[in-house]
Amino acid sequence: MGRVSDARERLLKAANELTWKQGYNAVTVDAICDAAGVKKGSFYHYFESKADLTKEALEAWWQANSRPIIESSFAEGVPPLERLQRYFDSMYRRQLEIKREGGTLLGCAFFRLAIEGEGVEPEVREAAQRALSRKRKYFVQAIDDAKREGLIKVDDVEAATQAVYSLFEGAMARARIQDSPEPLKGIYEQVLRLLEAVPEARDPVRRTA
Amino acid sequence: MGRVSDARERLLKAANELTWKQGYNAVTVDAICDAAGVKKGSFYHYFESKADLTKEALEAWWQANSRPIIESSFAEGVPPLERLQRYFDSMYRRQLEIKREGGTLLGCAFFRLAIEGEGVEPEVREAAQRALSRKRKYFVQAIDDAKREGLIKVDDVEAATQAVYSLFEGAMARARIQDSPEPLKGIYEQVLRLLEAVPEARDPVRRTA
DNA sequence: CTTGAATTTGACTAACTAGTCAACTATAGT
DNA sequence: ACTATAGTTGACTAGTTAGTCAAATTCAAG
Repeated sequence: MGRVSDARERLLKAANELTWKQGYNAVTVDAICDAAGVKKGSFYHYFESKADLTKEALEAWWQANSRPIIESSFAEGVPPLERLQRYFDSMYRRQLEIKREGGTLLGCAFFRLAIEGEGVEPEVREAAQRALSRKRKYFVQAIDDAKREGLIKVDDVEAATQAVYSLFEGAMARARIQDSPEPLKGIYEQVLRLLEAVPEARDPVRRTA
Repeated sequence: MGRVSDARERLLKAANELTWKQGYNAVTVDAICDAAGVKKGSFYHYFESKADLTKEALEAWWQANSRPIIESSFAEGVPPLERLQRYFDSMYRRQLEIKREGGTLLGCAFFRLAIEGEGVEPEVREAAQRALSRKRKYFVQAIDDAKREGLIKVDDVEAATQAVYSLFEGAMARARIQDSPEPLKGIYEQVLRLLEAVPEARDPVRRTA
């Protein structure tokens, strides 16, 4: 009953785009409404507050964008190290695409928000952290599998996994700061060294091709 | 002639503390003035704008805090790998201290600001980027030296250096996000693997002790 | 002790902020 | 065609924001 509308979806999309680019506190409700082509009255029909919208937008973004991309890289049946290789490659290409389309390279939306710290509502920060920790699980799984299958020789798997993840997020963040994909280049080779990958497992894509 | 005052210095200090914790856009001029015990009229006697203050505060922070710390770790005469080890160790301890004193772990102030992207004035972002690039130079120097002295075997020194720096900044940022020093633990060992350090050079501190 | 430049003050503005609301409109299901 | 319901609107508030300014105060130097 009543009329139907996609205003809610437009608001979520606009919120993500603007917040990703400019940050939580730099973006105003008015700006989000303008970008979504929605009047402020409507905004508060759908969301309780700016924080509420942002929280929902992050979750929606994870479900609709991040998750599909990450799951296609870390798919069942793909050899563990190749999962990482695929993911790094897909993120590299994605960041280039974002830069081409929007003018600036944006890095990871969740990391961007999570790092803001105090000065953004806890519920928003938690939503971002939740997404990051879900992302990290794919790394943990792949590296555990690699160890179990004897593809990597590193002893302290947990410490190495931490490092791999820090390296990846650090490179993404630096790419954003420099507005250049440069820091993302060749991460996979560095990760292989961190994991002490055995020579035969070093180039899974070529090996399985 | 005229009276003397340390209001300018108090403002710089307050700006840094608040911005580090809460971010550029979350901090108001009024809040900075309150924290510094300075009235707004005085604020604009010393600084043209909030952006101007923040820019100056970053530079002052680098000169007064970051630079001394980094230079004492990367001091002349210290073996290259030990410079890194010292620096990681000193940052680990420093972050713990910050957390103990201020309640939250804050990571790198410049990284924090540089990552904000659009929505902070270019002059501010540039000031943060400048500090980061100065910091990075110490890494480049140390790793180049290590290579020249045959302490590391890695072939692509440039790519490895990028990775070491990304790993470090990524770990600092993650420590902030998680409000825990955990990601900073044992970075040095991971860096040794990235650089393919020769066994004899692996623990310079013990070796030279 | 006088001078005058540096500093301090608080009241001011104009623009912006998140959020409210009651009236209005379109339409899906009957 | 009716009508309940979901969606839309624009004008509204109350608080906050960065930045201004003229007058008052302080004190180093002559």
